[in-house]
Amino acid sequence: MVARMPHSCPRKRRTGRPRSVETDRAILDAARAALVDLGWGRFTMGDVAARAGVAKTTLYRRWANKNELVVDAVAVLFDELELPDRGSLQADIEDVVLQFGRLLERPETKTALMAVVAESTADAALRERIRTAIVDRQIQLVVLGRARAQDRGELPADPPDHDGARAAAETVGLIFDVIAGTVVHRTLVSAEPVDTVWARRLATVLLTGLAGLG
Amino acid sequence: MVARMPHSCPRKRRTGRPRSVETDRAILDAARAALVDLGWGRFTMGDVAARAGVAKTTLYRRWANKNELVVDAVAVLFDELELPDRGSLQADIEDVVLQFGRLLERPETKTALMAVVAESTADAALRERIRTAIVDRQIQLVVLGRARAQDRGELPADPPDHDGARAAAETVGLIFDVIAGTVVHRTLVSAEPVDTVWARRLATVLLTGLAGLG
DNA sequence: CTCTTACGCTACGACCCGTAGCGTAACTAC
DNA sequence: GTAGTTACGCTACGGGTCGTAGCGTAAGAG
Repeated sequence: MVARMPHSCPRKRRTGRPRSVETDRAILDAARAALVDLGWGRFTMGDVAARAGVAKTTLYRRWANKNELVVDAVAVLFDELELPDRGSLQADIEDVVLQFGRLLERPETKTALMAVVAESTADAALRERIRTAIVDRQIQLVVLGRARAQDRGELPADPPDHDGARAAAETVGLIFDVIAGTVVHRTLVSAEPVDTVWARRLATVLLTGLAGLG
Repeated sequence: MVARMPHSCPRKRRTGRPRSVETDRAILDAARAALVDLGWGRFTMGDVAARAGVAKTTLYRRWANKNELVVDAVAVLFDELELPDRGSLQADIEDVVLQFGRLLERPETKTALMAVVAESTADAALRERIRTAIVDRQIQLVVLGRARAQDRGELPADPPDHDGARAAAETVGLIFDVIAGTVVHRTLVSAEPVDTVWARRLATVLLTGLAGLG
């Protein structure tokens, strides 16, 4: 349970040979490639090491186990997520849904994301790592999009008191669960594509309710 | 790739010693208990066999592999899902959200469901098994609840032509992804409880849109 | 130049999957 | 009853993976 993960070592080691950042990148790239080729079930640490041209022990010097490596390998893909201001809440939602859909349709995320989430139910350290590496970034997108919509008058503003802040956090969480959960479910369980037509219908539901679907 | 699963063998074997249905039940019970105690990661076939008081080979005579056994072990829990008529779409949604939430908060479903879904991305047979054993039942609940809401005039009726039927199927799929996906995401990713307050807020969003949250 | 750390390599123990082969138990058909 | 057929328990196994230990060497830091 030693903290070996590169990005969570705040105080640098001041002496000795430093870790190769090239090796870091090579391992993460190799891990994603292995996920694409093999899926989660046949993904193995030995294979990743071979692809990266690195000894297997080097992997274990950086990550405590397979799950944590995979989280970091997939997490960087979520850095691509952005929320450009499209001028309306409807358009912003459609945009982020399409982005998230494209992300989840990649084979490496499709196969890995739910696997690590599943394992995280019995592993608190892994759950925390997923939260900081993946979830928090998405939450920020929701916060940003919601603030814009409030500025436009499309959503009610938050009361400035303390209870208002708590309620706002819960609302953000709900919106996050609805949007991300729906896209994940569509992609992984229903196994159908996230295209522009579907994104528009989902955004419509979120803005006008189910009755607006007809 | 032989069909060894008990429930998918339509023509009975007419001769020889029949399979023990007690053994079937004992294995599935043991599998759920093992999931509770060990989680998915440390779940092993040998352990299940020992808990069930059965030889490991007996497991493999019924299920082709670990994943398929776990799907069946978890699937029976979904048989509990019902949709009593609460008189309004809002109440029906709240009800099903709470039921589904309680189901997902069980440790055996929490840890197993996403794991097999993740593995199904690289295993078509497993995906099909999940669909027939778990997903289809939930879809029927959506179909039922939607029909009731249409009768009450809460949702627009379907056009009777062929395109209307196709559009209806897509709408059902969307509603299913929204409700199930949101609850799953809340439980597994956000790791927060599905209580009555939250269920009411989710149902409100689905009926009136995000602006109704304030 | 010395000290400290990273790295490659080999080997290993522990564990698990899924299967084979055999003898026996249980049930069906006649 | 008896023969035929299938289920079951048991043991053993091959193949594979995880994660670690130990050692010699490479590469920077001071």
